[in-house]
Amino acid sequence: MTMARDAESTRRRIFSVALALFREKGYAKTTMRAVAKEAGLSLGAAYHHFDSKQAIVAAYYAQQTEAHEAAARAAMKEAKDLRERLGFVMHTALDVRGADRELMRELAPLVVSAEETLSAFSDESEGLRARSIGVFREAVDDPSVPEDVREVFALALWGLMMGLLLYFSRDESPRQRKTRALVDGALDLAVQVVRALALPMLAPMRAQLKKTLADADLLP
Amino acid sequence: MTMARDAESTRRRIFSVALALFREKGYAKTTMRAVAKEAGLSLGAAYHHFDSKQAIVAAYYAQQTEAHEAAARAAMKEAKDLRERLGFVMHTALDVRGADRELMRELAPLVVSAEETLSAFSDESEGLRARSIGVFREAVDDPSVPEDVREVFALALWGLMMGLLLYFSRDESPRQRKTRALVDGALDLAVQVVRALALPMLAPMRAQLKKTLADADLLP
DNA sequence: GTCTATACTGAGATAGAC
DNA sequence: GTCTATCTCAGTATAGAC
Repeated sequence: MTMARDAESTRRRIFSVALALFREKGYAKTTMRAVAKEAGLSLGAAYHHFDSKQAIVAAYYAQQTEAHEAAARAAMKEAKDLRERLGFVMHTALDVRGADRELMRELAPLVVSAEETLSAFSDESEGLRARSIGVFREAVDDPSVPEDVREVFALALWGLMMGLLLYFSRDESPRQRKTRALVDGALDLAVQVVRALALPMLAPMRAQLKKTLADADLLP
Repeated sequence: MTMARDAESTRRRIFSVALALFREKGYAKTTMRAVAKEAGLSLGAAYHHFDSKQAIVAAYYAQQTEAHEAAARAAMKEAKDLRERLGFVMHTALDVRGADRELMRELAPLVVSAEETLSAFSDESEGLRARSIGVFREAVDDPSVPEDVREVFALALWGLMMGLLLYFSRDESPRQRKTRALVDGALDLAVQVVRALALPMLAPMRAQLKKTLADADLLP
């Protein structure tokens, strides 16, 4: 078995070897030396392809985000209403990460890290974040959701997903039943709230909500 | 100038020296050797008082939580209603950390870390978290808040505070005006929502909310 | 129990040669 | 792109002083 020598496949090899080691031994206990060795490279060569250990994690986040996007879109096609679409988007977010709960727990800090490449809230990760929010935007494109709160709703759901993923990473109940129930309960409530928000009486509240978030640069 | 030799004051000296260095150079760039040297101690002695660099951060979190608790309680005495009390609690949370925004940004990851001593969500930090939530519990102890949602409301406000602190740590607007405005806007809405929740018509929704959170072990 | 001094290990990251 | 050698620094001894 010969190994491909082009940069792209070397990078992929490092990535998959690293991920396997992360899953097996954990992130902290996986050394870049072990990754390099397992990938059949020197340490320096591994660093040529990934600037840091965290850069591998950034690639992992990107991969997961894309996997979720695909899974959510596919599932949504089967959905018959808003509530079902939201359920599919949230549950596929867990499905995609189901095998990596332990790892996620260890990697959670990087999501709020100051490193621009990793932080979910940085400018650099805007692309990935926007794609995630975009999936929710599609999900809330529904007659029952007032048009002027769709963007807010999509953003709130993205935030909810982030929180639920944190909860999920620490959920030791069998088959993470608690997280699944929490997803369903939270979405039931969210749908009720957003329907209530549609009442003409609540127009001022909608306006205030939007203004508050826009002033904080949380809305485009 | 002689240095006190008892353990307690040595520990305090290490802590304050470390904090000064963290503020000056940042957390990552401050070495335990530098801390020890600046405190007039050997490396071994420093490690005798703090098991790790992160342990110093844990002490810092504890100190901040206590400072906020005191500041919020003092400010709340001047408040005339629910909305004002909530404003004081949130704004003092920022005041207490005002000088340390850059540092907070660097330390944010530790809040969601897997390390039990540091994570805001771990069993070990339950004490501190409970005290923080307790401050909100006092703030929502108001006739306008239905009794059966006070605990939920307090928890939600604590979660909101955590999110706002994250926003604050990244807010580069002059004097963090954006965060201040976001606090006020979010609280205005929160108060409206909780008053709406008091409607008898919404009793089922209140019940569902409580059940969802209780099933997820998020309520005591 | 508090502290010094020194040496060592492990691991992330880098420099410079090929 | 890849290698080897090296650097830095957190953290861990170890051996002893008071």
